[in-house]
Amino acid sequence: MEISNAELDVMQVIWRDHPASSAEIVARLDNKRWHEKTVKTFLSRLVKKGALTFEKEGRSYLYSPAISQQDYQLKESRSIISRLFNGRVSPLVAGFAKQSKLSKDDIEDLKQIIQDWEKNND
Amino acid sequence: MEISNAELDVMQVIWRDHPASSAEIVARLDNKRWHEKTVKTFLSRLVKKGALTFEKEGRSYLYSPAISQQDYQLKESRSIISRLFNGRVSPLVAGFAKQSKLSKDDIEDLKQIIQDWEKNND
DNA sequence: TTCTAAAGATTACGCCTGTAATCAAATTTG
DNA sequence: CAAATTTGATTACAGGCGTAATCTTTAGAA
Repeated sequence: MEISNAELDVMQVIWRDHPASSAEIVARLDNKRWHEKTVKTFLSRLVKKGALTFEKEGRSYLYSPAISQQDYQLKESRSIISRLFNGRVSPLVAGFAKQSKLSKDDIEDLKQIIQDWEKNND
Repeated sequence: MEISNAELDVMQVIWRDHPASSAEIVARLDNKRWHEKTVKTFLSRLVKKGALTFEKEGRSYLYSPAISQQDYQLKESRSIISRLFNGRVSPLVAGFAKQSKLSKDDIEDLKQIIQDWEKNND
């Protein structure tokens, strides 16, 4: 199931809090400059693609994600890392490092990840 | 400049070695099951997009990348990390760790990256 | 020299995407 | 109750993408 760029923005606000009505979703997407009709189109398409489910509430729908954000993040990151870096994650991190896109917090997180990995794998 | 999935496969073989004629490129893409005409379409589109340049050699063209693979990798990884993880790279690595997609080599690479970072930033 | 094959240019075509407008039904408002 | 509004469904439409086929020109083969 492929989620397009614009559709992903819709998914994000639904992941944050759901179920959500279309009115609510439109409201949360206020920063994007989409017409309400546009957002509704995305909702329909996402339902059709199986990325969202809905339940009826009166005359309108309450939408919920059909895939978790975690699962989606993982699927996408694996896909790009296999396409761009032959499946290895470290070259990506190295690229970030070279461009000074790593913060102190990132470094701390990475250390923790390494420590956890070593506890389980040594 | 957006490079599509199929186009990226074409770019990859050109990045590996260039300049390259269309015949050569078609040959290198043998594993994909694309018709020669299809590959030529991708070449034209990539030139039009500014991702490839070419020089004439007799009746045919020799193609070369107009963007480096490094630059492209970086641009794409930044884009996905900002879209999926709010710009932080460590959650991506954490996801890989949780799915046991980190190898001993990855861990060694990460340690080295951290060490280099600390040398420059402390 | 005439025919053919090969290269790039142009055209094709259905599906996806971004961006809505229109339609039909139901509900709220006056 | 009649009118206006709101909801989802359907339709629209241009540009990108995957996947070639056809056209045009030219170089090599017979």
